[in-house]
Amino acid sequence: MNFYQTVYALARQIPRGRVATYGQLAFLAGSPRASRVVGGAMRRCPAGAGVPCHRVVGRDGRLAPEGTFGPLDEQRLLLEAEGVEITPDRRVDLQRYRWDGTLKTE
DNA sequence: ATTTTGACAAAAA
DNA sequence: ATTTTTGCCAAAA
Repeated sequence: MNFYQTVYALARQIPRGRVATYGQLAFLAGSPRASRVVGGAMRRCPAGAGVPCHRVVGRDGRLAPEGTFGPLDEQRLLLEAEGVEITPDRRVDLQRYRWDGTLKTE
């Protein structure tokens, strides 16, 4: 299985209304340093594969740069639709929404 | 086939 | 504290 597939599989485990960081997924995927690759995986975001790429945020709860998701801030809208509060800085409160995927509080 | 690049993050300077 | 390198894997060139 490719690294991407693993990442997608993990992303699918993220509960609704919860978020995970790129680094977190990389860690869970077996390569703690491959956070960047996770970004690549999310970027390709296989449409129709049921991968909630909008629930993956940066280490600081930062959302993907504007326009990278789509014409508009779809990520923000999708997250808000799930009940995730977004700060004016376009960030999410990781302390509250971070997914408990057996992470050890890096 | 090889080189470049990217929705990141952490270590080194 | 901030700025620069390094690591990582797959896709696109």
